[in-house]
Amino acid sequence: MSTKLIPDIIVGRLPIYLRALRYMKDKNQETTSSQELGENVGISAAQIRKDLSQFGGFGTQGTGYKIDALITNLMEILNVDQVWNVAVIGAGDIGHALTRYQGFSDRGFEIKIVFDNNPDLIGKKIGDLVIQSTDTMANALRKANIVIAMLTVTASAAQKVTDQLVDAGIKAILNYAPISINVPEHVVVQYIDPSTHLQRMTYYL
Amino acid sequence: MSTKLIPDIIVGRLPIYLRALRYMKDKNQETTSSQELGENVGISAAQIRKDLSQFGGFGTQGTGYKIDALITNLMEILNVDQVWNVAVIGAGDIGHALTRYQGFSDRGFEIKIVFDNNPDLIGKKIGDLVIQSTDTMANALRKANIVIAMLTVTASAAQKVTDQLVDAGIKAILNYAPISINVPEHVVVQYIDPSTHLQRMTYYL
DNA sequence: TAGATTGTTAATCGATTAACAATC
DNA sequence: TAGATTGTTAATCGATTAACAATC
Repeated sequence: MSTKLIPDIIVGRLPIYLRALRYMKDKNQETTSSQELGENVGISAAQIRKDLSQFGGFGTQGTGYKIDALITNLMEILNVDQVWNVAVIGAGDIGHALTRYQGFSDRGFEIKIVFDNNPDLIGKKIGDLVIQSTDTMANALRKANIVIAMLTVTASAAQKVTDQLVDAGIKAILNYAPISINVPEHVVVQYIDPSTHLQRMTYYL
Repeated sequence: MSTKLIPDIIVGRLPIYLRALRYMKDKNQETTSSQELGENVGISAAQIRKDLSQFGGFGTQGTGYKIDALITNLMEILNVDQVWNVAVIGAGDIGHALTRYQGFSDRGFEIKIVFDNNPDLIGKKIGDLVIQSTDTMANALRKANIVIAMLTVTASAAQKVTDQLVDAGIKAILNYAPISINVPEHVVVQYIDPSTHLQRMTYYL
């Protein structure tokens, strides 16, 4: 699609910009500047202009950026001008919280299916979703055309389940298990581990 | 404490190394090399050696690193050779999941108190903890000497609650609210927003 | 001793910032 | 027109990698 390769570090900032812009829009603001947006998200104005200019000239000299238009552009760039179906693997506390979380729907994601390997949980419901057995996972994922999974199993199970997910055609994994996982090159992974984030802060305390 | 200023990007990798080393230790492994550790966490061997050498020579030529000793050293560096008391602000689904999460205790953190502003929740229990009113938050935090908070309130309440936390002496905030928050320079913040992480991946899909 | 692996230096690579012409 | 702000270039800054002497 895109001709130029964009550094991942820039890609990582775009969702932050998008989040701030949507908040401004909710406040009925119509335009913003690189300076204002920068103060909002804690990034220099120069960097924001440089980041955005990688994808085209979205702003107007003297005026700044139209919030609505920039939101639309960023959503297209990030491929969230569509809704992605998502699977939650593991129906423990985190899996529950994610499945019930209201914050996904207007940001491009909908949780469509939940799996667990615990017979006591299989068949139970979280909201509208019935917890499925991991035995049927591969088929169910392919059938539902799901390519994004949130992994909330234990550290010891994470790699095995990851391999199953990759075999089932998953292309993106948000990993909540407190362990690094190995995936083929065509699969992207992001990590969420609160202890790791906390430890990064206690260094400074 | 430390004489040399360590770049934050290096600090951010240390908890990843620590997590991997502990996993190796659990598997009864006694030594590792920068190469092996690097393959484990997806970082080059040269970078791991360089990162660790910022803090001293922990390894032995020809042999590698003693896992036990390196774990001890990293825990000291990250200040998790002690247990930090932590507050959870917001007793919704995420607050619940965090409070019940088993993964903190052996990584340097213990959740000691939970707050919410919803009268229907105040007084109810999560595990052993009784949900407290946010009205009493500042006093309770100071009294319990808590300097780390996990923020799980709504985006619209996040900044106001953040200001209260800063006033109450909080020095580190793990922010689950999907919004950027502003804090004074002496306060550190880390963000966990699953939508943001997901959007960073959909760019590549 | 031979093999392995560290710690460190120098070279490379990439990201951020400063500055300003262009222009709304 | 005057003021504001973009997009972009060049300069600076910082991070990563490659390579290897030191040494266990």
